[in-house]
Amino acid sequence: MARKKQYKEDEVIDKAMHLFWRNGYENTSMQMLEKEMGINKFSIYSSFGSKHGVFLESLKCYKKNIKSIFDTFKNGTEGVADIKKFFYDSVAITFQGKNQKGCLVTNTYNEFSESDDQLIKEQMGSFMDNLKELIIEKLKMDPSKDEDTILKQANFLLLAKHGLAAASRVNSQKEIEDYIEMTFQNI
Amino acid sequence: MARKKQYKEDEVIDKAMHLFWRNGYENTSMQMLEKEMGINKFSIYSSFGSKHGVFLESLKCYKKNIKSIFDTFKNGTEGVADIKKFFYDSVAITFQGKNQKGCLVTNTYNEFSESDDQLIKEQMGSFMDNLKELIIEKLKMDPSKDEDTILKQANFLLLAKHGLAAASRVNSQKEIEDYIEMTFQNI
DNA sequence: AAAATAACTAAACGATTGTTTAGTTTAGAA
DNA sequence: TTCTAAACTAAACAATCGTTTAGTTATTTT
Repeated sequence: MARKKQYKEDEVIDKAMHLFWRNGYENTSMQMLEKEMGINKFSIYSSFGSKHGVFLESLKCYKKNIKSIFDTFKNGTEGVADIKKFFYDSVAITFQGKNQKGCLVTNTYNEFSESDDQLIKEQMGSFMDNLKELIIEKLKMDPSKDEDTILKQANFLLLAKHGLAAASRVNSQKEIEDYIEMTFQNI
Repeated sequence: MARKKQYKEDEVIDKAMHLFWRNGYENTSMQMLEKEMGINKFSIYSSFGSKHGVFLESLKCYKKNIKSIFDTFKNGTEGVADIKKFFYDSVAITFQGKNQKGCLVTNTYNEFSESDDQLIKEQMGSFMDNLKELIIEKLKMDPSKDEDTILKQANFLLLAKHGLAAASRVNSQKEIEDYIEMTFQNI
């Protein structure tokens, strides 16, 4: 064996994630990553292979970070109220620090919407499908809703969530919360 | 006098606008602009000064293009129904061709949300303020709404419009239209 | 027709992009 | 303690970024 690494990979990836979160993929350079991660290019490449590799790991890291929100959502038993809480929890992380903008997954979804990057698209697709499934599950807890209504409302909420993530990059916390309240007035 | 220009500036700007619309500012290179506009860098620089100059002109061009939608909105006399029609008209241009993504102003608003580009920020600010004013004007046509409700609903609709523009980059026409219908159920 | 000047072509600019590589340091195995 | 291999530093890589510039073509005016 030989020398030990002087950094922990999950620690430097967490820093990289915040950088991507704030600036997006294309507007984050290796130079910025070096500075933020605190290690030089050689180390980055030996650990993650490429800038793209760093980004994919950052996405995984992000998902791990929001897992608790999803778990709370999944385990909820109050239907629509769970969805609403999930919306509040989702935007809350945007306002807890200043090094993040909106939702990294949604930002990525938008930035790569024109790209044909298969790995990224898979990550995005599974995330969205999973979310839609959960929303449908919660809506079904209300027996008064028929299948058709549930699908329509699920699409509505999914799009509202997407818009919310986009808007949370430029709108204030109060505007965001007012929006959530009005969104759930007719669900 | 001397040689004549072999291109019309508003024609090449229209092409530049579509490129920016599709790719955003940062992900559109001078090389791409050369190809799309059909003229070379010298001509671009002599006509517009810089890439930034091309972008500002593209924004003006975009605003000119959507002016008719705004005029229809402004001249409407049916209150909330006018707002709804404005939403439909706004997303319609996204689906009429394939070289555009969402709303150029909203895309720019998001892309430059972290920047301190004063010229761009002014353009965005005036656009949003103008839109909010119009929405309030239409909401006021309903005498049953008090001042507080109007402000809250205006904020809601502005954010919904923003989210809609973001979502229209990745969602289908049907999803978008379902969303609009549900948005106006409690306005 | 000649002079003047704006519009063109095409190459180059320095800076920065993501990536690689040569050389040095450090730590465990022999 | 010596050898080996991984982790480091730092410089360089080719490609591309936005921008400029030198030289040629074309049109108008004198």
